Order: sequence, then structure tokens, then C-alpha cells
Amino acid sequence: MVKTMKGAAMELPLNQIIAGDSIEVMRSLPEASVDLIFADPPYNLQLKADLHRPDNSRVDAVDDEWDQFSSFAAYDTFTREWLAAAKRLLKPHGAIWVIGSYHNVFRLGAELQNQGFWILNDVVWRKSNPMPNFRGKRLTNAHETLIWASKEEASKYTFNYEALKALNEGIQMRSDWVLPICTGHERLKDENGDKAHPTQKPESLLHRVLVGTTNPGDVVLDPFFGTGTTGAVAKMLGREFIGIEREASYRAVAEKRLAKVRKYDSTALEVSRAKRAEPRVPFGQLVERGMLRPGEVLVSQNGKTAKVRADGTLISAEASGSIHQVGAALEGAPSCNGWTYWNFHREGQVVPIDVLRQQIRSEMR
Amino acid sequence: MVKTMKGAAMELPLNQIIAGDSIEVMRSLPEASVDLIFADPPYNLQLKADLHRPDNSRVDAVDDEWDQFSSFAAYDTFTREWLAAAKRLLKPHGAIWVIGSYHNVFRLGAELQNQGFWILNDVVWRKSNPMPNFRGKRLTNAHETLIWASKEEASKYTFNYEALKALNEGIQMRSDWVLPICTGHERLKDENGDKAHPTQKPESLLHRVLVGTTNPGDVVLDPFFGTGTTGAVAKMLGREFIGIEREASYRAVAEKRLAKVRKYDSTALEVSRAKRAEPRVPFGQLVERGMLRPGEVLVSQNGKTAKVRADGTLISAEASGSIHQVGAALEGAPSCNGWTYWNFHREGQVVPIDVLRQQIRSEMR
DNA sequence: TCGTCTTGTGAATCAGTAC
DNA sequence: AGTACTGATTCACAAGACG
Repeated sequence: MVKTMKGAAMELPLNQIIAGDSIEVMRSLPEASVDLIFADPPYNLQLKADLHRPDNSRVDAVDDEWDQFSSFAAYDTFTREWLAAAKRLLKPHGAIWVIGSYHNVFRLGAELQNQGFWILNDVVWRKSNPMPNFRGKRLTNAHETLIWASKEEASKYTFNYEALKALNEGIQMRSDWVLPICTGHERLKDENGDKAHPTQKPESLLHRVLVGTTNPGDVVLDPFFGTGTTGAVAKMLGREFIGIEREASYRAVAEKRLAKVRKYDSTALEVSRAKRAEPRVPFGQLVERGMLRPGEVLVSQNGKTAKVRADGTLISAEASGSIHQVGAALEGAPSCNGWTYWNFHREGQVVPIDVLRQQIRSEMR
Repeated sequence: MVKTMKGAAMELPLNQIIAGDSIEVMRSLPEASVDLIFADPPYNLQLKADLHRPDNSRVDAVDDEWDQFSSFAAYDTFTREWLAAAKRLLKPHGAIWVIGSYHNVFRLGAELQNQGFWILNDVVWRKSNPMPNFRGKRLTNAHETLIWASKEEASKYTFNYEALKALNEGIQMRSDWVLPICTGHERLKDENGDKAHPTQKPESLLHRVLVGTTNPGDVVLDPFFGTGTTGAVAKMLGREFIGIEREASYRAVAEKRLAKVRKYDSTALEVSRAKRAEPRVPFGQLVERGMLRPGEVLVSQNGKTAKVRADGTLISAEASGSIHQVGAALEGAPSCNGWTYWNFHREGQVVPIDVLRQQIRSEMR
């Protein structure tokens, strides 16, 4: 049994690349300490000579059907172990992103569900410039799949709805993202001028993931760090990162890359906020503060009326209660937002009561 | 052990809808007799409370008895059995298509692999008009996933490369297909005027599948026939179909539908054509893609300035919001085209941001 | 007949806080 | 832990009404 430590008991190795095997390193880190995990796991294990069956017997050939099955079993074992280690590291309200192609993503998704992660969306990264299918034997493989899942069904995951909506020019962000693959000067090269990593992900992809599902200061872990795209974007966006990478050559490229990255200034990191994040103002406060008088009549867009009482409730011919309850009752609706439903009269004008709430909120800032 | 018959020994029930349980019926049909299977199995959505739109209308959810499973294990057993029965029916060079959403597709894909099917592509159906996410708690679930797999790795599957290329206006068909959901006159209604089936698939989707992966005269089986989209398109395209459906009401609708279908009806072909329009490019994409940095200052012709934020909004001394909103606020105008209003600095030059949009659009063509 | 406006609806794992 | 209450939240089309 692994001895675990409580979050604060051990210092997290922030903004570093840890050398070693992902599973072992994750097991050594303190549990419930990470806000988000982004993982681009290998799907070609390239371990054919070292492939082991679940019972640890060695697989010596991979060209018959039996071994095809056993290689799936080996991949599933690997997936099960790193996902379990990842889950342990997540805070209760943490979340994970994994990315894969049809070779491995179905096994990833099934195992996420088996372990009790709660899938929030699957996201399609639609590549605007994919490699064509040269032989014309299949469709051009023009996308990869990401899965976004919270630690548990009950997790209150981070989702910056308004920020993603802003990124999409005011329209709700969809589950299909059109982004180019990583090319040009963003693509890191080794000393020979060859690409440093076979599957370097574009920074634009991580930008959208981190803006959408983390807050500044959050801890983001990438257990298959590669050349460090996750770390680079996290650093730019003012998030803390932890990278784990086994290959020294990738670590070297990533270290060099990260040293050059600068954080954006903090006003640029402020993001459009949801109304939910605004402080709650009880309707009764408008009455207490004399913005509305007891006995004053409120009116809805469609002409329904109700009278304000001294305790901040409303009374109409048919119902009494909160602004929401009376609105819902008058409309025969399951619910109603009283703040947007009701209006009052001032100097011949019809004014939404939400204006008064805005006034109180602005005084609070 | 099921006693099996050789292909020719038993007459196939062609161009009929067979009443009964998919698994039992498939087991009763002769092995190695079908060229293609298209399957739209229950998704196991696991919905809980009612969902209302912001206008308080209720979303008509898929809450049918046939979509309820007690656990993932129960769903997996069901999947394993129907896939095994399907595989037995396929000719050696046959193939299968399955469709699902993130609720079930990972389990489908993993079980396909476990049974030795060979995945050829996963295909994303990007819906041009999906239902939005009403609560703003996740991304709009705007796609479904299809998996195309041959019976075995060695199968010489059918792929009509040139036909699909022609459907795509001369460009190699990709693994992401933009098609509208099934609405309007195509959507079948019951005697009350309600939708006859909760999840009717568009004919355009089946048109592309059958044109691309079958030949005229091929036998196409759909074990979850529903209202018979697969049969209708197969008939139009001169393929033979076999439908299996448990629910009498769906069978009745499908029979009526199929009676009206004529071979080579061109309407399905028309709807499957992609609409040509200049693609919308959100300003945020320039930021995600690193063409503009968060914190960078944009400038207007008349010297107004604003700073770019990480979510693709602008912030100036007086206002924050989209490029259009901030432009309008600074000019005191009711509206403003931010694309022509704002410029950025590069190498001593002032460059309109629209240049960057043009660049993205040219990549998309 | 042809625009324009209004209404309806689609495979959906869709809330957070205070008591 | 369970209950009660507040109050936030939608995009693309198609069909029908209206002028």
C-alpha cells in the first residue's frame, strides 16, 4: 500500500519537469493536490518485445490474433494504472482531459467511465490541415478526440462559460474545435533539424482547454509532458504546472522552451465572468434600503401585477411569496427569474428591478 | 451452440422488416451473408431530472424504456452479444458502422476491438444545428461519432474513394462530416403530429455511408431499424436491406415510409451537399493561435486603443467586450465592425486585423 | 406571391447555496 | 444528509402567421 500524504503536508514540485515513469511519479505525489490533468498518453507502446500479459508472462509474437488481444490487455492495464494514479492526485472538484485517436481513445473513454470519472464532453479537434490519406483506402483522418471528465459525478468542475463564449464571438462554444496542427516555427526541432517530438500538440489547443477549464493559479499536471506544450501555455496563462517525462531528450527540449516563455500581463488574463459569480442580493434589501416602498406595485412585461410587502415578499390576486415564486405562479411556469420578470414605475418610465440590484452590486465593489 | 447455415442454403429475408429482438433475430439468420451492417444502438443516456429551456419550455428528452440499462456492465453485456451476432452475419470482407455519443461510443469502440473487428476510421458527424447547452454548464454537444470497421484486419472492405471525393466537390473526403439533424418534412410524425421516433437519423448521413462503403446490390442490415432511414436510403440507392425492429409502432411507420420510396430519388443527395458559405472566424481564434498575444494593444484609425485579453475580448479605459462592442463604445456608435476598425503593429507597420482573418480563411479552403 | 416576424424544437448524462 | 429556495440559461432552422 502506498503511503499517502495530505495535500499541505508535502510541497508540490511546481513548474518543474520531473524525470521518471508517469505512474511511479504520480504515486509519489500528494493526493488531492491538482486542479486539472491534461494527458496525451502514448498509444503505440512500442514495447512489442517487452509486452506482458496481465499474468506477467511474456508475449513473444504479435502477428496472430491471440497476441492482438493480449496487446489490448496490456494497453488496458497501462491505462488503468495511470488513470488510477491520476485520479488520486485530483482534488475533489478536479477534472481531467485526455486526447487520443481511434486507436486508443475508446479504451481511454471506457476506462474513465469504469473508474467513476464523469464525462462532461467529448471534444473533436478538427484539424484544418491534416495529412491526406495518400493511398485512397480510407477517409482522411482529419481529427483527434479529447475527453473532458470530472473526478466524480458530484464534482463541481471549473467551466468558464463566458470566456469560451467570448472566444467564439458571443456564441456558445461547441464540442467541435477547428484548429490547425502544430507546424512552422511553433514546431520544435532537434539539433539535426528534425521534429523533436512526433505528436507535438498546438498551443492553441491547450490555450482553449486552460482558459475554459482552469482559473489563474490552478495547478495543471501533464503526466506525458513531451516537449511541454501544456507547461508553456500554463505559464503564459498564469497557471502552475507539473510535468512528468521519461525521455531525457524531450525534457531537454521542454526546459529550453519553457525558459523562453513569458507570462501575459494580468489584465490580459482577466476573463469574462458569469453572472453567477456576482454576489447574491436579496430582494428584501431593495425594500429595506427604500429603493422600493412597501405597497408599491410591480408589473411584468405582459401586464401582470403584484404588490411589494414590507418583508420583501410580493402579493398578487393569485399568489404570494418571493419575486420568483409569484412570477412562476402567475405564468404557470416551473420557475421564474423574478429579477428579470418584474418592473417598477419611476417618473413615467417602466424600469426593471434588476437595475436596482446592479446599483447595489456596484456599491459593493 | 447455434446451428449455422451456409450463405446460400437459406433464403435471406431481403427488403423486409423483421419483428423481434435484434440478437435473437441475427442469430437465426445465415452466417456470412451480409455485406454491411449499420447499427444505431441505444445510447444509455442516463438522464435524470427534467431540463427546461430559458423560456421555461420543457425539453422532450429521450426517456424511452429501450434506452435504460441498470449499469455499465449490463450495457457491455448487451453490446458484446449484439456485436458478436452481427460479426457472425458479416461476409469475410464485410464491414460495420456503429453510431453513438460519449455516453456509449467508447464502450462500443472498445468492444469492437475486443472482438477482432478492425477499425478503419472514426467519423465525426458535426451537426450544423445541434441543441444548445441551456444551462451554460458544458460545451454544446454538437456532434456524434460513427465507427467504421471491417470484420477482420484482413478484410478487403469496400471503399468508393472516387464517389466520396465527388460528393465532396473533388476533395478527398475527411473524417468529419457536417450535416444537419433530421427536421422538417423528413422528420416522421405520428398520428398526433409528434415525432414518431426520438432519434431519427438524417438520410444524408446514410447516403454518405452507403455511397462510400457499399456497391449496388449489396445486402445492408440494420439491427436497430427504428423508422427505417437505413432501409429507405438503401432502397433509393439500389442496395438490398434487412431491418430488425422490436417496437411495432416504429415498424408501422417504417413500412409506410418504405412503400413510398423510389429507387434513385435524388432528394437525399441534394441535402447531403455541403452548403457553401464564407466560414465565420471568431476573433478569439487569432489569440488562441498566437497571431495576437494577450496584452497586445490594438489601435483604430483615429488613435483609440484597447488591449487584447486571453479570452478574445478587448479592454479599454471605457469599455470591455468583443472587438465590435468596444469599437462601438469608443465611437459612441450603436454598432461597429471590429474587423475593419482595429489594427495591430508588426515590424513598424500598422496592419488591419482582418488580414489575419483572411489568412485563417485561406487555410480552411 | 413574397418578405418578415413569431413560435416551436432537437440523442442532454445541464445548479448552487442556505438552512 | 436532506430539503427548500434562489435565480441563471439558447442556436439553427423550419413552419406558420401576417401583411
